[in-house]
Amino acid sequence: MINTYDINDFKNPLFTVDSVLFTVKNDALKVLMVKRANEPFINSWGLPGGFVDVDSDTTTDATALRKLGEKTSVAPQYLEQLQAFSGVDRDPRGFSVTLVYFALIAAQEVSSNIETIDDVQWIDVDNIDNLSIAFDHKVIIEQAKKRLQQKTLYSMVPVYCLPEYFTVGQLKSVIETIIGKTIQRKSLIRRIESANMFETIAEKVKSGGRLAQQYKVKSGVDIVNFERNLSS
Amino acid sequence: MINTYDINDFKNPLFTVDSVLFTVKNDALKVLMVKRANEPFINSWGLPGGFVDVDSDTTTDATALRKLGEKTSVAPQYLEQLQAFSGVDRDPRGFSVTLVYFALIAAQEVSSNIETIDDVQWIDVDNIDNLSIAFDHKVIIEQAKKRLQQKTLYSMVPVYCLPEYFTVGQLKSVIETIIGKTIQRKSLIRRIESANMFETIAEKVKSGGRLAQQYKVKSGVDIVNFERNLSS
DNA sequence: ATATATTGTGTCTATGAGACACAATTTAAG
DNA sequence: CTTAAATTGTGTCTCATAGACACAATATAT
Repeated sequence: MINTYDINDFKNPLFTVDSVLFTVKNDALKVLMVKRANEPFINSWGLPGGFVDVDSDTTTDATALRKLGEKTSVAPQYLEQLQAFSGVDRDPRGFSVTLVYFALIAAQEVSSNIETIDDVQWIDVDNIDNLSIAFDHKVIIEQAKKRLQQKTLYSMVPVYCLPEYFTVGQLKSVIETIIGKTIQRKSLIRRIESANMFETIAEKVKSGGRLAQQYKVKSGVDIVNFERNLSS
Repeated sequence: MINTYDINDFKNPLFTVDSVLFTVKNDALKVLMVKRANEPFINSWGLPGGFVDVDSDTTTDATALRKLGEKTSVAPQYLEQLQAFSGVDRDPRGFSVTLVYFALIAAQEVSSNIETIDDVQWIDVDNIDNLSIAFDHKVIIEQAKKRLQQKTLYSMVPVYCLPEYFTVGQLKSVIETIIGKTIQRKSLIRRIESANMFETIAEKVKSGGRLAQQYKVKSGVDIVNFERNLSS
């Protein structure tokens, strides 16, 4: 019986790749959303994504990057798989699976490209309840936000929301926006030093007070995980 | 152009659901594998899994449970998504995606059901290099093992490799097998107490020395995550 | 000059893991 | 029955790192 299996015997589920691209802008956590131009959920806001192009995409990572590139013209600084969401009910066209990626980028990297387009926008994550959101994307964004918050407690991922050169003050502010509470500057500095994944920049920069030390991510280093969380 | 999109216009990727079901047996980490009865990779060992049945499975979770049930006759005590693996090269039939689940079960729960079947076996994870493994399942198992080890450092997931009633000694042994190093009994007891997810059983049990306190997972509680890792 | 803002350091406390001694039982050997 | 070995459970000291917070350093604005 199992020998009779053939690809074409199956009603394959509808398979798509979507991305939750976050950034921090004006002290708020934002997610990139696209106004849908076609059914289902026409005119609602949805996550950027779409079908795999099996002829040009070598992996689903490539699909995610390609679809994000179509909306932002740039590649995110950080990309990882979040989770697949599936079900018979989530898409009116039938059983569907969407593989969702979780991405971070510095607002400066894309703002110039999207500011003129009104169907691609940074949406404030705390405002999605007031908007019409396609599919189960509201739930997906909530999950992605939780993952981002969790990772922020034990890693330095938030640096990928900042430009190449950044200061402790900027990183502190981004972290506080993501987790929704203040942290100790001292704790952050200890982590920056012990992570060993940043290098200091000789030139300091204005900050409204004493000149601030600049850092950048060392090239080729991986994200470091700490063995202890910040107070959650 | 986007309006002409239709499900049938697309060469959909081949989509499957596989599971890495772990248990600890005889002080070794084991993974459930199935000897393949058909091409591709006939006679190699592969992970239990298969295609979604869009008429009976409500989600991919259901697919994973159904496929595991066909091999073990029982549902695992713990199930979560690991990751999707995709690519044009991993399956000779073309671009494929497999959504992989990560599951745990007590060896006692299934051993009676599989001992008589020689094409469904518990394979020692440290022995997979000596076997012929289908697709990229060797890599997948490695990833799953890493995730299990990581989760073991900050949570109590390993209890799902144990029967309903268990002792500190049994849990300590399972944890040590998973992470490959010894831990402090005292640290484990502190975690058991602070996690607040176990209840004590009045009746104690023989252990080769002093009688051992038994514990069980409180019904309805979720897995607790600690804010600090065991030494990794 | 002085007030204010922000950065950076010094240091004390709090929490929880690691180490390890030792007490409490239970089984096995004589 | 006595003693040794095994295993469980407790007490407590050390160690690493986050939180708190004072204070010094240095910039801008008035």
